Parts: sequence; C-alpha cells; structure tokens
Amino acid sequence: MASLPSVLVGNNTLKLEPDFKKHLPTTSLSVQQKGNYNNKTATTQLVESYESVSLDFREALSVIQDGSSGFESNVYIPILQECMNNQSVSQTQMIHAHIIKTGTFEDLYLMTFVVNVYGKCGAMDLARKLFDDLPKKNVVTWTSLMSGYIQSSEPMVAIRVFSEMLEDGTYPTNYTLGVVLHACTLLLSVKLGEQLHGFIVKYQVEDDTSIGNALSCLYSKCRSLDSAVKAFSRTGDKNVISWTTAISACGDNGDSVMGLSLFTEMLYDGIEPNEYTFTSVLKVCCFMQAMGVGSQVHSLSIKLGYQNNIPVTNSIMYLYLKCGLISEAKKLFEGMGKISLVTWNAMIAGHAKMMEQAVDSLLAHSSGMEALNIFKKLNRSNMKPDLFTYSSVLTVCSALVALEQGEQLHAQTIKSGFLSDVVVGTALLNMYNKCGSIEKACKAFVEMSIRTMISWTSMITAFSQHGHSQQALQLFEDMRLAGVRPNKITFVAVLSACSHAGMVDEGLAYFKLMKNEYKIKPVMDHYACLIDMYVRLGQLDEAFDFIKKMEFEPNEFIWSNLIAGCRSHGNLELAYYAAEQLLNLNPKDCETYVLLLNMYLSAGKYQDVSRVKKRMKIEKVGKLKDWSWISVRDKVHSFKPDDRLCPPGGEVDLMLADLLEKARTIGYEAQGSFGVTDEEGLEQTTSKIIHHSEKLAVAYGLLNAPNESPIRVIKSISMCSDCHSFIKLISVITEREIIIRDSKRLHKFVNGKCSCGDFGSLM
DNA sequence: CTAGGGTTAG
Repeated sequence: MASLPSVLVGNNTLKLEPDFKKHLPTTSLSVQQKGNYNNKTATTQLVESYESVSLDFREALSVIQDGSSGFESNVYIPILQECMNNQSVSQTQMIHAHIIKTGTFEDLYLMTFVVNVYGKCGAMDLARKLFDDLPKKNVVTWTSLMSGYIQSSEPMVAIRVFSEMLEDGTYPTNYTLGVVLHACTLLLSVKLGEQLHGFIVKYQVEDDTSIGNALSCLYSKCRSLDSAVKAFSRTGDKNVISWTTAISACGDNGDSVMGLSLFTEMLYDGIEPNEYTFTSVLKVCCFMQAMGVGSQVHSLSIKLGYQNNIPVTNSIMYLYLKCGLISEAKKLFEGMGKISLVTWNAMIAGHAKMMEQAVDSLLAHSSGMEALNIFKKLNRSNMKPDLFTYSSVLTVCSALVALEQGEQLHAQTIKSGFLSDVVVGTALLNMYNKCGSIEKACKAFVEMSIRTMISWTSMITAFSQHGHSQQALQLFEDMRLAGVRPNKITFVAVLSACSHAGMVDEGLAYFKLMKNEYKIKPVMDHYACLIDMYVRLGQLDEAFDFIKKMEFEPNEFIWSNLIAGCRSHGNLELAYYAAEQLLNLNPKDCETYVLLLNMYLSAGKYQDVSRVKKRMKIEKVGKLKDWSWISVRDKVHSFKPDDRLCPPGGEVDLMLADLLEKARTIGYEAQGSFGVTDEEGLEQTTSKIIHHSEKLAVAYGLLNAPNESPIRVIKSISMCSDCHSFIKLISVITEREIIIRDSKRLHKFVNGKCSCGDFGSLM
C-alpha cells in the first residue's frame, strides 16, 4: 500500500467538496444511457438487422457510410456493443477509426463508450491513449477508464486515476464511488475503503444502492460479514444486486443459514433472482453440501430460463461433485453445449475435493486419477489452463504423491507464467512436501515473490511433518517478524512440531501465545497436539488428565495417539479403554476393529475377541482394503496383498524375498499380527504380512524407479508396525529414501529412521 | 461504470 496516491492517504485525505452530495445525480446515469440505446433510429435498426445476419463489420459500416447525411452518433452503439461481446480489440479499432473519419469524435458520449469498450476488451493502453487525446471528459469518461483498469486487474491504477480525477476538479458520482470501492475490494484494502466510507457517511449517501452494494461487497471480501450485512441493511432501494451481494457474502464467510434465509426473504419480497443470484446461492449450498436445497434451486433456475447458462450450470455441476454425485456431474458436463474454462476447472477442482472428503481411499484415488484425465482432455482442447487449473491439478498430484506429474506441471507453470501467482506457488510447495521432498518444497517457498499466511503455514507444516521441528519453529518466528498474522492452522503446525520434538515447555508457551496474544480460541486439534506431546514422553497420566478436563469430546486422533503411547509404554489397561472409545466413535471403521482385535489377541483375551467380532458382524463391517499405489514414469501401478501382478517367482516376489533375507540378517523378524479380515473374521497372517501391499509396491519401485530416486508410495489404510519396521531396514539396506503416505500421515524413511518418530503405526 | 461460477495450509 506504500505507493497509494498522496491525496488518499495521510493527512491529506480525500479532496471531496462539502457540497459533494448535490453533484450526485438523482436518477442513475446508466438508466439514462440505456434509454438512449433503446431509442433506435432507423439507421441503427438497419445496422442491427445487418448484424443479425452477418458479423461482417465492413458491411455494417458501409451502411452507415451510405446514409451518412445527418445520422446520429448513436448508430455506432450497437456495433460497439458487439465488439464488447466479441472482446475484439481489432474490431473496436476499426470502429474507432471510422468514427474519426466521419467526424463523430467530438461526441463525448460516444467517445466515452469507446473508452469503455477498449477497457472491456482488456486494451488499457488504447483506452488510456484515447482518454488522454480527448479534449473534454466528464465523470462517466473518468469512471469508465477506472472500470477498465479494474477489469484488467489493476485496481491500484484505477485508484490513481480516481485521484487524478479529483485533482482535475471532477466530482464523483455514486457509480464512481462504487468503482473505487470495488478497487479497494480487489486490493483487500479495508483502510482506504473505510476512509471512503467515512466520506460516504458524511455526505449521507450510504443508502444509495450502488454505494451500499459496493460497501457490502468490500466488507464481505475483507472477511467482515457483520459489516457487510450492516451495509446491506442500510441500503435504501435494495435491488437484485444488493440481495445477491449479501447472499454471496454469506457464502464466502461461511454463514450458510443466513445465506439461505436471505434467498427466501428475497423471493418473498418479489425480487426475481438472476444468474448471479443462482451462482451465489448454489455456492451456499456447496458449503453445506445441501443437495436437497440445491436441487430445488436448480429447478427454479430452469423455470426462469437458465438451463443453458454456463455459470449456473457450472455451479450445479460443482455442487454435484461436492456431494459425491459423480455420474450426475458427468451427465451435466457432457450435456453442456458450450463450456468455459471455469467448467473444466470446476470439474477438476470438484474431483480434487472429492478426494479430500472420500472416506474410501479407493474412491479417493480413482477421483484423483479422473481429475488428471480431465486435465489431459483440457490440454488437448483449444483452451489453455489458468492459475485455477494449475492450483487444483497440483493439489491432485499432492494427494496422489505423483511427483513426476507434479514436476511436469511445475515446468508448465513456469512456461505459462502462472507460477508467479501466490496460490499456484503455494500449491507447488505443498505438492513437493506431500511427495516427500522437503528440499524442493523449501526451494519453492524461497523463490516465491509474495507469501501469504497460507504460504508460511504450508512451509511450517512441511517442516513439522518431516520432523524438522527446529526449522518449523524458526520459520514461525520469521513469519511473525515479517508481520504476517498466524491463524489456528499455523498453530496446529507449531504445536505439532513441539510435540514431535518433545518440547513440552515450548509447546505450552506457544499455546498460551495463541490464546493471549492472538486471541485464537483453541480447537480440538490444538489439544490433540498437546496430548500427543505428553504421550510421546510417556506421561500417560498427564495426557489422560488433559483429555478429561478438556471442554471437547475427544476425537479419533486423540484416542489413536493415546493408544500408540500406551502400547509403546506398556500401559495396556488405558490402551484398551482408549481403543473402546475409538470404536464407539468409529463403529463402522474396519481398521479400528483390526487394531482392537490385535490388542486383545496378543494379550490372550479371547472373550474380548469374540465380543468385538460379534459387534463387527452387527455393524456389517466390510473387508479391509489394503491397497498401495506407486507412480513410476507417469504411470500409476496399484497393488493388493494377494495381487496377481506379483505371482510367486515373478520379479517383484523374488525382489521381496531377497529383501526379506537381507533384513533378517540385520535382525528383522516378521511379527505375527492379524492384518487382514474378511467377512468371516480374522485370519492369522504371519505369512500374509510379508505380502502387505506397501511391501509389494516398494519392491516394485526398487526394481523400476530410476536409480537413486526416492520411492514414493501411497497407501489406503495406515501402515502396520511390521511393515513400518521392515521398511526402515529396507531404507538402510538399499540406501534409498522411501516415502509412504498412509491414510493417517507421511512416513519418510531415511537410513533406518522414519519422520513420524515411530509414532504413526498402530496396527 | 456496479454482481457471479473455478485456486493454496491442519
């Protein structure tokens, strides 16, 4: 904000005159203009009729030329509108030249329109040049120029133009203030926005519709829903835009209940929703994953004629995906006559979201693969991916641990220039982190020219997940020095770094800092970190005390961590208790049963075994799906324990046998655990345990991945402790980095050590 | 000249 024009900041605030209000038009300018457009002269209609049969501009212009005796400059308006729709700079230039030739350039109203069209086509250099050449300009001309800069994502320039206008002695209208407020919104500058708001209050124009709408939008985008709603309620004549802005504010700030009730209220008030309203209210539905309400909104949109509207259909498609209805989304996608880049992006992002939400890892994996497929199709189409596309696809690569595709995307973002976008940069950082490469994640972070709070948090999280607690905490201090305010997620990373390193005092100090200095209310995840801290140190009683006096019902992570601690520190009674609690939380989760059964079996508590088995039957718990995937040279290979891809005597089988032999010489002994269940119950799996899917995938990787490159595997359930200790040894024997992302966390095995600190394998 | 659909961290 340092380079804001001096008229707008500091002592020398806005130079608006006290009688500013009388310069606000009583009727809105746009209505006057619209009136002019509709007042068609015979020539205009002639031109329009030509337009409807052919888009040949020369032909249209020749008509004007033929009847050039005494025609109005208005005849250009429909053609210019066509230029705007086509986003064609060259067509606009042609008309512009024609206007100059016929001498109509003295018409300020017409020339303002041309400035506007250049702006809409993104040709701001031409717009500015024309503007500078104009002998006279009025407030609409100035406003049009500003609006053009906003369209070209140059809100700062728009504000500079505003200050030029004030220095020029031209008074703003309500529309002008709306545009400037919009620039503040894009800059997320509440400060400047509030300054303008001050003047707006002083001149008592707060109830103006354009101003109220713009204020509401500004506060919403700056995450202040209360102020946004206040601005909305103070708006005098609420039009469809006012309502839509308010609904959209609710969607953006997570108050879906208010969003839906505003929509209902709006319908009761007899305001007809338009395409913008539909997209906004559908976003609210997305937030709630409310397919029921969404369907009703969908029906209403069709009734009002938006069946073939691209933005509305995109929103519905995205809602389907958010609600897990893939085939419905696909049907809609394939049925769309025209699609936009946003359509592609919504499909990709929707599949990425499905991965995130899917309880079933198989489904998550196939959604990710489908997202990559859609991306490939987009690349073959005539459209080019943009920053939204790259952010989503990179996220998909993270979740798939698909480093090679991720690296190709990295190259593409450099080539296309989208890497300079902070969201894309952050997504890249996360991709490298989740693929196990802390070095490349770090490089991506260092090379970013702008860093948001999320970028910092991502990097702190990366250090924390890799077990580099000191670096995580150092970076947190750097973040504070850089003046970036952490949020609750940042503190999750910080606290988990502390627990990983056993730093109890520091952990508690950061917890206090979060509550006292940053006024962040602790959530479950923070408590989970603190409890994990005690658990790792073997202070189980302290951990349990903490759980008891906490104001939340403990979640599955807390119980899981407690179980892990109890087992490694030999407090079995507490472990049983925690495991039963976990089971009550997750009565359908197969992994939990396997964990519990293993515990009781190894202790010889057969009564408990049969009790748990009985419950398993009642709950109809299915088979444990142990799958692993590895991506080698752009192709994904999947493995199941009894995989036909790895027949006895095949290369993977031989490789695994060889590894087992070598591991035994340095002390490996297969643990007799009960890994896999079927409908009948449990099978003793000492023989099967050596065929757990990640062992097969790692063996395959060692055979087929490029020499010395790390092995990256993704797994559908959490690793069992046997695989965990086996892979640790493999990392010593082969001197390779092995990265396994299971359903719970990242394991990076280097030289016999795992980044999880041996606290991540329960089964 | 104002309003929209798709993006990043646990």
